[in-house]
Amino acid sequence: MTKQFTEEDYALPFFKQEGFVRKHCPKCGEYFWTQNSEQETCGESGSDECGCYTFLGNPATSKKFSLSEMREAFLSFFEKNGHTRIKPYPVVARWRKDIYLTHASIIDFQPYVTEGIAPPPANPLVISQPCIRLTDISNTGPTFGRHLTIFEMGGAHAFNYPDKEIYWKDDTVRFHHRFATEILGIKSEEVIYKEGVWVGGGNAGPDVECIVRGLEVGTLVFMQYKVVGDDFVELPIRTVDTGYGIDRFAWISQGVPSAFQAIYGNLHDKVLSMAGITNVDNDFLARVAKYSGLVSVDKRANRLVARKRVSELTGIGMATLDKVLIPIENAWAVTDHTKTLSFMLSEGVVPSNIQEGYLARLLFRRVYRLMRTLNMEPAKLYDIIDMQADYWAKDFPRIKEMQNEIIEMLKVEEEKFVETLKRGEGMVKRIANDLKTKGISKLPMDTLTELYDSHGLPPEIVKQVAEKESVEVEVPENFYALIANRHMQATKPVEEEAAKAEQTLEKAAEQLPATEQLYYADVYMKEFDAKVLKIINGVYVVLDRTCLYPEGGGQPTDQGWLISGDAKFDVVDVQKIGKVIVHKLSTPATFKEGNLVHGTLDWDRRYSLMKAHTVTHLINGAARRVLGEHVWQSGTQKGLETSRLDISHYRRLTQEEIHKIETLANQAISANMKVETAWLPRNEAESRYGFRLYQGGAVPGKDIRVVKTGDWDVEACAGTHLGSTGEVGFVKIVYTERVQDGVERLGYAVGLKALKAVQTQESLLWKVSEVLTAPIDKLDKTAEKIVKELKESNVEKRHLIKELAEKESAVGPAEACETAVEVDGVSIVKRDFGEVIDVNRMLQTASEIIKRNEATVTLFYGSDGKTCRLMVMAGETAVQKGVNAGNIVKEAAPIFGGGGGGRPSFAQGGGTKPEKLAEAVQAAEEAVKKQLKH
RNA sequence: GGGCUGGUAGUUCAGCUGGUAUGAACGCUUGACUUGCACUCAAGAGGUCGGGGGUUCAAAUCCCCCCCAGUCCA
Repeated sequence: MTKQFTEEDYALPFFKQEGFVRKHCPKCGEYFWTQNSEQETCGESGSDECGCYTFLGNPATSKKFSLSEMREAFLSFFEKNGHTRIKPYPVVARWRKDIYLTHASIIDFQPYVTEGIAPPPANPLVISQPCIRLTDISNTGPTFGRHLTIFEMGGAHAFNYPDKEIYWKDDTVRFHHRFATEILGIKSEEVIYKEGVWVGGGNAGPDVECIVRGLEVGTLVFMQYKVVGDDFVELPIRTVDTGYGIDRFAWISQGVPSAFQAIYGNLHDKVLSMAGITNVDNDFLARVAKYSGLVSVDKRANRLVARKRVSELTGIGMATLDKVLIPIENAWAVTDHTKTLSFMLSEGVVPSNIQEGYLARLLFRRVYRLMRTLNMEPAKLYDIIDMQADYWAKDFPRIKEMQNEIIEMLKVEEEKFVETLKRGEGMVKRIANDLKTKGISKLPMDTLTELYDSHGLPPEIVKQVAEKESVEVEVPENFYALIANRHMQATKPVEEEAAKAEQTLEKAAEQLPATEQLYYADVYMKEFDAKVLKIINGVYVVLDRTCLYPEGGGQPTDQGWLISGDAKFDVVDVQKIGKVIVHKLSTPATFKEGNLVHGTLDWDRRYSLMKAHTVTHLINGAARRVLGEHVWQSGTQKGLETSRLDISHYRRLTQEEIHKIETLANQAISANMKVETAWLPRNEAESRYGFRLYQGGAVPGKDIRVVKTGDWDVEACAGTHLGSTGEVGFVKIVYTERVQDGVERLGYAVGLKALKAVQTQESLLWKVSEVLTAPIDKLDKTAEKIVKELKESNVEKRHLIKELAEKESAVGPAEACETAVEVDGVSIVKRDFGEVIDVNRMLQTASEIIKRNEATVTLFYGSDGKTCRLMVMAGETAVQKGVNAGNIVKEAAPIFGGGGGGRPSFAQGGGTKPEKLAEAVQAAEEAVKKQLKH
């Protein structure tokens, strides 16, 4: 698929003017441009060893920049050169359906801007975007900060439309070069431009990587193709997508051994000293850092090999490297990961077992384990988070504002992880002991994978615990691949039929003009006249306009009728396909394309849905006020009876919280706030109301519809809403449940339906009150008392049965119901329990008799008229003499139409033919005798 | 969104292909012994087997639905 771009794609006027020459790097095989005629390799410090870092202790720039200074230098340079400065977007990419986290500045503008759906907020623009990349997680630390899970990408972007060119490759490189040389004072001949091909997110184009003293500090991408199969197809909009590594620029400007020192300054030193790492030898670090570019698990080099190579190059022994570096690398990772966590959690990500919450959980668990290997108290984590909040407070005030909520969420997460570990360790111990008793000395592979997959125990921990119990554990190299295999099973086939029907509709819809959406002009409109534009398969009708709202955003479809002359057709479903609204009829239409029809809306249904929708916004606002700023909508479904809203929250809701939310929502209803809707350009909406707008996830389109409910809540929402909140009347939360870890579902009913819900509950109470013959206000006490008494009487019953059994066992053959015969020194006791076929009682009695004489077999039986039961118990002596209760029952039970079984010492059976009971007992007795004689 | 695992005494768990929960350990109560670091010994109490349906003579065990909890992947 890789399309090789030609020299012409890179041979810019700028290079020619400034005397750059194109060279071929003998090490990595790539082409690069340089002003330095003596430069032989591309210079990049990577696994190909084209170069090493030469800025350590000898900054590449004319002055030192902190991260904050570097960001400002970058932004203001581009601002002075015609770019508009844009505030950073969130690190949680809620406007994207395909990814969770913002991992590049261009993400902010995809897909709406890059695909031409919406204009950019400014053109050209500049932004410094915090980005999170968890793919680099295992490299964070070992590469001295070249890889980070969170970094700032300086993005200078220009969007070139067919009719409006902003700037393209030549200017892009010129801007970079001027920034590097004029602003930062890097020597011109030290900036190398390496040719590359960029592919990502379905797009592609040539790029140049900017290398300064061994480190890639920026990538200038020229996005101009769409990848379709093996081909590159020209995009109408060509995008300049530049990524300036603000953190890396700061690093080369300071010349410190690691990027962590450059980014975190005194915070870095504090974390290291908290980890007990003092007297860091910067010269030693610098010696290693010089070659740290070789370390990375990407491409062909694995970590061990890389470290060996570093050892060779520096002349420092492997053991020393490991001993000194591992703790420092771990502390660096802790510093980095805690920043990432702070950013994610500040935007309302709740650690969870799904989606972006899961990423937060992974990160947390990694930090926790790293701290443990560093012998740091877990409590110190919160000190570090506090330090992060203060450190970033000025540039990212949100982190500071959310400080307490972040810490609260992490504490809950810690509790959970400690529990998991505790539980897991117990499990491993048990498994290990079990294996030992079975004489197995090695943990089976299946068990190891299951422990990880189902119980979250990393193989290293399993190994640690199991080997303490002297059970061997071999962790295979490809452990995580094995896990992946476990998940490779059946993926659901897409329902082809439905897909096909949809395709036909889609095709037809493409040809048609956008349907006029009358419900937006007047949401209370109940009927309308329209022209039939298209009828597909007889039942799918497209009109030029409609007031029927199509299903969307968790709001179910409107229903209604289309009337043509005397004929009336039920509209059962309304869907929006592209810009066209399709009405589905229950019976084929008799009217024709081009006819006029009269449409009416099932208003009762719609009005209920409007109430449900508006109240959903109120509940959402109420939940946020009660629980905190981390509350986001993570799903919703409106309904006629009840509606539901899923929100992110890190704990189960208490009844008190639910009542608070309910009360607040009802107050919002009583306040009778105006619900205002407006179509705003995406940029304006975002800047006015922030990204909180995207409660419902991605919202397509150039303009977005903003629904503002008084001062209570603002959301991007396409649904139909009431004019004011008072119309809702009343809302009642009827249930809550936990959908996933970190996601709580609130179910509620509105208006009369809410009243009905309350009444249903009330009648239940009445019913209970009637049954218990207790007044409603005493129900709790009464129920408590009854349950207590029930338990007590169960205990009493058990005691009585035992007592009774003792007595009955003593009665002996004198009783009419009991007979005993002696065969071969074993006494066979038969007793008819009549209608009392309580197993427990028979059992107790039998065991009392046998306790007295082990050479006894009891044959107990009884029938309540419908079913009958036979129980055989044999004492130890009897069993030794050949009695097998199980076989006896198996033989006798079929006679009365049932079955049975058990063990030699005890068995029971039952059947449905009581009239045959005597016969069966007879057979059982014969069987015992036979067994004894055999 | 897709998997996987679990819910049995106050706690941690056994309970195999339906057939006694005489369940185990720790904890608890009482008594004896003993000044000693998880004392020891004896006796005892403690269970709606997560909930609801179904299959069966019989369900903790098999089937379905629901609830609760854990965990992996995207």
